[in-house]
Parts: sequence; C-alpha cells; structure tokens
Amino acid sequence: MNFPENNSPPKMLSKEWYLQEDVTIAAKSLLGKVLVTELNGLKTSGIIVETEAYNGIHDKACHAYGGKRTPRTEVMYYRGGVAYVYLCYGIHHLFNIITNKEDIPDAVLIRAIQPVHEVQTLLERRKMIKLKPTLTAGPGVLSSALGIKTELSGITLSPDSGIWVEDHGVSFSEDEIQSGPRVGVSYAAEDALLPWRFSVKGNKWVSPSK
DNA sequence: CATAGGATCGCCT
DNA sequence: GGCGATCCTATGT
Repeated sequence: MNFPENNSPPKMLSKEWYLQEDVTIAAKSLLGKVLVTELNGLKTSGIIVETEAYNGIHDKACHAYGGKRTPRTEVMYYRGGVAYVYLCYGIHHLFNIITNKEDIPDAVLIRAIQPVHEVQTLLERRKMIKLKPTLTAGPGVLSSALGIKTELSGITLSPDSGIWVEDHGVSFSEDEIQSGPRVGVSYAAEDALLPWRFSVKGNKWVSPSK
C-alpha cells in the first residue's frame, strides 16, 4: 500500500487547523488524515483518500455561492471545525468539513476513505458481505458506511460529538496527489473546470472517475 | 402551496 | 451506458 509507516501516536487536528484560509490546501492536507465516528457505541474509521474543495461565496459550485444563506447552508458560515451534512438526491448523506473563519463558508467534501478498523461494522451498515472498494468509494456510500446522517450537520468535530478527524502523521506531496475537475458540478459554468478534486495517486479506494 | 431538481448509487441491459 | 429511486430544499405563485 502507498501509506508510509509511522509510529507517531494519533492526535486530533487542532482547532486552529480548521481556520486556514486556503480551502484547496486544506482539502489536500486532509488526504491521509483519519475520519472517525463513534455512534451508538460503534467506533469506525477510515483514511481519507479523496476530497473536493468548495471555495465559499466566489465558487459557483458551492452551496454558499454569492453569499446565499438558507437553513441548510447556515452551518457553512460557522467557524471552521464543524460538519456540514446534507441530503443529496433524496438518498445520500454527503459529509463536508467546514474550514476558514466564521462567516467564510468554505467546505471540503470527503469523497472516499480507505477502511482500516471495524471493517465488519462498515460492511453491515452497507449490507455488503465481501470487502470491495465500493464499500467506501464515493461520498454517499462512505457516509452510509460510517453511519453519518444529516442530523450531524452543524456539530463540532470532536470525540464528544461522535465524529472527528485524527492526524496519524501521514501526508502527501504534490506529486503523490492526483488533481482534477470536481464531480457532478457541470451547472457551475467555468468553475466546473477548476481542478479541485484531489485524491491519492494510485489508491484503489478512490471513487471511479467520470 | 406546488414544483423542479440535486456535490449519487446500484441495478439493468 | 442508461435510468429510477427518493425526499429535502429552494424558489416562485
């Protein structure tokens, strides 16, 4: 596998980490971080291997484009470090990490994870028998596998709230990161072409390209 | 109040 | 590759 060995103990991302101003840098440095949920007594996790950056009010693909505020998007304006979860196509709960200062609605969509621990629980939630990349390759299916639902939207990422991100000392250099256009945002005119989808090159847990 | 459509997925051909 | 599922959200009357 293409993850370096490391012996550093897991640590939480700091509150300050989420306040960084360049959401594309945040999206890239989230690759290799570990997304953990502990819900109903079940602890599950995976390594983030694919993300997309959404650049606040200037980004036509962003739900907060033009400064739009609605009950759904209000949490995007919170100070960085909260979850933004919304229902897509009536079925899928898509999980985002809000970054940047209060009132600047940047978000990173988590698009794929590599399962590590408690794979059996992930499989059960997905009603799957065999371990395959479709378990967690895609924003809808990874939320399903980790038990993430829209009711978590607006919650602060921390063990107290049942969902958080750990730093296990893994990060990737530019030449280990694949960049490309974001998926499913053709309505966003010229912003649809921005190369703001990021993934770990050659990793089999990344979602299929379109 | 009515309605259109979505940062997707899985099953079907 | 094509399409239906499924329901919340945003928008317009």
